[in-house]
Amino acid sequence: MSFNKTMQALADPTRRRILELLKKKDLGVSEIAKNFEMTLPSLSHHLNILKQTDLVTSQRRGQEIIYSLNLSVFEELAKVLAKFFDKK
Amino acid sequence: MSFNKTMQALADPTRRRILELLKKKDLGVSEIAKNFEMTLPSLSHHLNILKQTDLVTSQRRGQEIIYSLNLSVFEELAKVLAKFFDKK
DNA sequence: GATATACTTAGATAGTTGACTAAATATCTA
DNA sequence: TAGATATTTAGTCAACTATCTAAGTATATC
Repeated sequence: MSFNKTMQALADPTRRRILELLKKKDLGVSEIAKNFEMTLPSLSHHLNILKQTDLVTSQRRGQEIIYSLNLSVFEELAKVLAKFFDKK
Repeated sequence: MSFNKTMQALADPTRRRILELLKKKDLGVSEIAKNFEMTLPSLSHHLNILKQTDLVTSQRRGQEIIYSLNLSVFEELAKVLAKFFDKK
């Protein structure tokens, strides 16, 4: 997924908050939802965007779908940003 | 200016490209414009957003208005992002 | 298999964004 | 001060985004 899409994904505060939650531990959608005043479909939409940009991964565990941070993409992103923010 | 606004400012490829240009050296609007296929008002709009988030500063020099990167905000931002991207 | 639970997909809508044209402002120069 | 140059402001519009409700899919349990 492109750097641009990733930046756009990160530009939304809801999505950043989801990532911060997942930083602590993997969570099912309903558990994530408890932290937001938003319908499940809306949340699902954000999760989908995060998934499209590989910032998170998901896997089914019984009835639940567990979301996890994808740390490798974070590392990749950190590199690109470091380069971008380099001094003149 | 808020972290959120700054992220939104950075989410646009045109604006990121402007910043990359300014990384090399300060530039007037017309000089910046040479790098884009976009009307001046559209470009001015992007410059305004970058200015609102303090990512750039501007100063008049005769008829021209010279834009510069604001490195201090970049450093600030780098810190916040580093923290955000920290491992679990 | 019917029902409950967990989540996603589809479709509609309001708000935001980025582009344009036209008009305004500021500075320089003759 | 009139005209040229550089840029911004204002207003409009199409495209995109985030939200919602309603309906659909997948798994578990009775």
